[in-house]
Amino acid sequence: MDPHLLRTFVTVTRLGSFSAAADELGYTQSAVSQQVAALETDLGTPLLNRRPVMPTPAGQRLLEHAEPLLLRHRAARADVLRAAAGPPRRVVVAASPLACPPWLARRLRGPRLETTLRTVSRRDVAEQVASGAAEVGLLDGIAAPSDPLRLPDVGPLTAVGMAEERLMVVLPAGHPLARRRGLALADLAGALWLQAPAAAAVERLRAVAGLPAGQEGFRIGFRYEGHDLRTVVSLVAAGHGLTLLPASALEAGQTAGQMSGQMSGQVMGQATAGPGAVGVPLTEPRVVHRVEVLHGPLRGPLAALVSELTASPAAADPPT
Amino acid sequence: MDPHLLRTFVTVTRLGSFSAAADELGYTQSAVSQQVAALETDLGTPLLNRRPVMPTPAGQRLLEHAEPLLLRHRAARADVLRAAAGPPRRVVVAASPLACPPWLARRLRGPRLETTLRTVSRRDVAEQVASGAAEVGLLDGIAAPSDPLRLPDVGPLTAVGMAEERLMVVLPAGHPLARRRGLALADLAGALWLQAPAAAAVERLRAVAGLPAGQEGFRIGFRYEGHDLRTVVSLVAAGHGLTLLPASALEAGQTAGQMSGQMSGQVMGQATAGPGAVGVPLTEPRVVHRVEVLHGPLRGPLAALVSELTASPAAADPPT
DNA sequence: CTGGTTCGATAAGAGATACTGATGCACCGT
DNA sequence: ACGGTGCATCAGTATCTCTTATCGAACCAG
Repeated sequence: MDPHLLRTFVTVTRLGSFSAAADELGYTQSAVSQQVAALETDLGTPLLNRRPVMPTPAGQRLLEHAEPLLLRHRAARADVLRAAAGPPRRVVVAASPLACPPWLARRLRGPRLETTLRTVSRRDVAEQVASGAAEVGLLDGIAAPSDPLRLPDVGPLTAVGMAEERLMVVLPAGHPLARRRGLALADLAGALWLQAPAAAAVERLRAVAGLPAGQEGFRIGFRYEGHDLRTVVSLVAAGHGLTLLPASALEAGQTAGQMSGQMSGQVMGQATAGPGAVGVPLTEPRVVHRVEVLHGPLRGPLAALVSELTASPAAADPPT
Repeated sequence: MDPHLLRTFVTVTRLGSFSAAADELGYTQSAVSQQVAALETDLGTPLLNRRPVMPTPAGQRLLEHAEPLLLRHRAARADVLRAAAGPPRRVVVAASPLACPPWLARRLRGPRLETTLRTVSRRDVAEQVASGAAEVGLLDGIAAPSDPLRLPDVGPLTAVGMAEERLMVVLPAGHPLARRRGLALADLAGALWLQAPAAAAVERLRAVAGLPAGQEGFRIGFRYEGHDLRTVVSLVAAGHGLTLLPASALEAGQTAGQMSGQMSGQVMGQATAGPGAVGVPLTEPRVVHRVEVLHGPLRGPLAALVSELTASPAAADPPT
């Protein structure tokens, strides 16, 4: 159960070949064969069927454990190294696509540090922070008001609420529901949804709202794999499906910079979301779009940055 | 970063002595010294101050990572071994103190298996299941209705809701609020609370209710470190403080076995909780006492047991 | 200050481990 | 049947990881 052996095991299963894994890891094929054999002896059970190379049931179980295990290993190492090094000279902020409200830019000015803002997928934010690829993470998601986000447990990270705002249902301007002042999820039963990494996941609604899972009614009509908000909105306008966006994402286009910080989502009523699309607040279930700041131990100038980010609003801040 | 080295490092810091750790681990003092040195060379930074033996800041960071890392290692090994072994002959059910509603006993009759029901602390339930010490876990906690419990991420476990019932505030019979039909948390501002592992943690209420943390108002007047419900109730009766219990825990004493399964907590109004104490439903915030079933992959007779446990009630069941 | 005691570091050597390179063997396509 | 591919196995060596033995610093009693 060496991390070393685990890594070769994972590589072998991923590539489906001992020789290829040996090549990738810089070993000889013989070494890889012996390492897998050692793992199997250690656990007392075969992990791989050879020819074709396929994990046995036991191997599949191990695979499920191996990835998070190796991730935590990397996180631990990075954390220790950061503690040993001096205070950071440069800061990398890893943010999921919708975790950057318009007022974020102002708040990042504070520290006299070389700062990088990097957009990564929602899944990778916590990993980047834990493994030291980033110092600070910004993660967005859907949650009940004041509820913390459910984040993957990759190590001793602290999560602090940064912002909460209303969720808007984005519909084509001509849509029958587009004139409503508010929409319940029930109103949208059977609607066609647009799925995009930049948009909030409709499936999450089900879980947060406490609805029985697996039920029909969230049809995905179109998938957009880019990150551009304008494209998302124009896809909605063109009738490819509805989507969910935080209120500030809709306003950013037109009233950019004029909004009053965190409160930008709190104006009741609909918002025009660009040519041909409008946003209508989602009133039921009562969920919000929430952004949290993720960080490890705060050292030196980082503490100032994080407290700047999480300053004024009274967002709930449960530690992890 | 061998788990081996990590383990000796943790042991050394725990015991504060190289020799003692060597003794406990069955090594010579020399070996332990070399292992710690190897870890320090690997990470490129000192981890321990010698004489007295104290972790450096970097060492403290590593310590925080080491425990969950080793736990996951054990969990992975146990999981693989279970997958490799045949279907289990015996079942250990690890339950937190309040996770055993009165109707649980009936449900455990089903499988023709040697069954052990073991009460462990709330913190250890997930660990026991993950590490293979138990096949099934029953974990209770406070949550918003239909919300899953927040459980420590020790591996790929599945959590399924088993029961939800109302929370009762237990007060002395003569208490001014004891005649009410329902109580809000606001009614109890400044009250004195009894803390016990068998009782629901008052602090959790704050988090679940979304109240700002750290605020005053939950004074602990008495701590009981035992697990006996009758003692808890009699402590309340004697005026040592209020406490929270799931409805069925109060009814168990007198109407045992007569209640109708999951619905046992749903009768509106108060319940007498034993000599000198009464329970009054907590109406605000709207939280429930929830019990979840934790399990790994379901093999053979275990599947029957778990589906028996989670059968009839329409409790929400979000996977983890 | 001195001599004894404790505890961790270090040196040297035996045994286990973990590689490489060579070879063996099963399977597969032609 | 035959060469090719791909994993297992073997032998040899380099490295690692223990043990035993010894050293040296800190502490303590006198």
